[in-house]
Amino acid sequence: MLKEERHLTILNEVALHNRVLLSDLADILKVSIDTVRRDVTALDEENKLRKVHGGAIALGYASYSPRHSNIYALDQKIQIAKKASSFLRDGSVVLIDGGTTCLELARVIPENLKLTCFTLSLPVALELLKKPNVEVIFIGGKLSKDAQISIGANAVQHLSEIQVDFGFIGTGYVDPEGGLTEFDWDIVQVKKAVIAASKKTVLLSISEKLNSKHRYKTCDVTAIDIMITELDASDSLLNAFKNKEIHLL
Amino acid sequence: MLKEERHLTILNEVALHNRVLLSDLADILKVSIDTVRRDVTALDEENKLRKVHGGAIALGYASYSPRHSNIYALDQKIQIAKKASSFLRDGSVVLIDGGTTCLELARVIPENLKLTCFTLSLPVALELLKKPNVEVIFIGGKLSKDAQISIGANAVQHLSEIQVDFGFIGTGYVDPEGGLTEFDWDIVQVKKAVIAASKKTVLLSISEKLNSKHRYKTCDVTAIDIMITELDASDSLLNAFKNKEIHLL
DNA sequence: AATAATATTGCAAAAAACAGCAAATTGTTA
DNA sequence: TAACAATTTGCTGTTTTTTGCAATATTATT
Repeated sequence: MLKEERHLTILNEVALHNRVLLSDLADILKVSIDTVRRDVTALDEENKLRKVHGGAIALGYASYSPRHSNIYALDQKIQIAKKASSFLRDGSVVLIDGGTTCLELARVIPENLKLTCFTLSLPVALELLKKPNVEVIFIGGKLSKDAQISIGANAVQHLSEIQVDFGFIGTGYVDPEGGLTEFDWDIVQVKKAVIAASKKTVLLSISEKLNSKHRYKTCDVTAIDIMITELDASDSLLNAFKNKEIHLL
Repeated sequence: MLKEERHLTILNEVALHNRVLLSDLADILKVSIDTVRRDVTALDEENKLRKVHGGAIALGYASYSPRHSNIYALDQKIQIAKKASSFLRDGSVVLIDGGTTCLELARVIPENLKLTCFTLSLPVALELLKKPNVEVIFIGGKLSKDAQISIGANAVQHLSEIQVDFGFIGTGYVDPEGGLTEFDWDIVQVKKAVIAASKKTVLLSISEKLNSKHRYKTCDVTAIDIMITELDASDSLLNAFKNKEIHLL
């Protein structure tokens, strides 16, 4: 395999899951961890991702730059965001999670829609502030450097005090059997709290993430009320989710 | 086989598979690897593909756009920020307000400095997240659309629960007699809370704002412990502040 | 503080690139 | 056709790049 190919694959993985472990990459690419490390170092120097201890994260992972240019699978995410926005009504009180797909949802909110939006994502908050008729409430707390969202006991505590009509969440990985999983334990805690704070939980995920798992579990797929991908609800890729009492869209 | 034929075959392979190994090409074309190398070099120079170590890849294949950073440098504010940063020590717990000057302060924090930073400004928080040794805690609440900071009872309440070594604040207007004033009432409430939460309050203000007032009052200038402008402390423009028990810098 | 995980560094083997050269091919001209 | 130059091609030895390994340092985690 060519080095360039590996670089592409790495960027792909990073763009898809926002963060990856060097060990996972070595596994995927079937090369030594040293090689992956060197690749990631090179990509870091090219400013195409950020190398962190043990792995790499996407730069501008939901960065506040107004340009969409470096968001992975943007078209699909916009498609998902548009589907998700169909749930919004004047006066709705919603909670929007972090991640690039949720960021797109924030972007596509119509200018004239009157909403109350809670969020714990800095980029999402900034995006929501551009909407004149959206009241934005930020759930404070310790901030995660990677995900740029509030994490920790404080955020969880605050979330426990609210109840919203819809909670729009993303996930690192989703699998019909393994449920929603994440790379990061702190993120899982917050996502659990988000789900608990939502009357209806809406999962936004591009189809590429289907059937992938990771270390920490947020919840079973049955905890999700509505699942939105860029695919048609009848798509066979979604078959495994069809008998789970989830509304597919 | 003619050179042109080989070139076409190579381009075809690249177009088809996005990548090609020189060894494979040599095999397919039944020529030495050197010849293939020369062919690929030529095609690279013609910009019909990209030659990489061990093979070639299609042009559009690796097209991840690098990031763009829009750094707008206001000299005076950076100057102020640098002066302000001299107060920071390893282990300091500080609170950084919103506004462009405070944002510059967040920017100039040294990479190796270990800090705990509270803030209620979205842009400041994002900037602080870039510092590896800074723990960032965001004071949540309703967000102000123009100031991009937390305002309202929630934010004030949270501020009342903390105590920091230094509170770095900006202000809309400052006057030796009229004190610190603002255009917006909500902002004033938050700034009052910030001052109350700070053992020492540091005002960052460019000299242009000196001797200006507005409608709502945050505090008297005597409530400020340290005042930093881009001017030298002995500058005559600061005369009016010199008998106010303020440390000028 | 102890332990595990990850980084760093230096090194050696393998692969690839490079430079020079000679044989083979092609095109031109006498 | 023969001679010749120009180009192409394959080969050789050398240099550079890549990759994996191991020893050591650094960083997280408990």
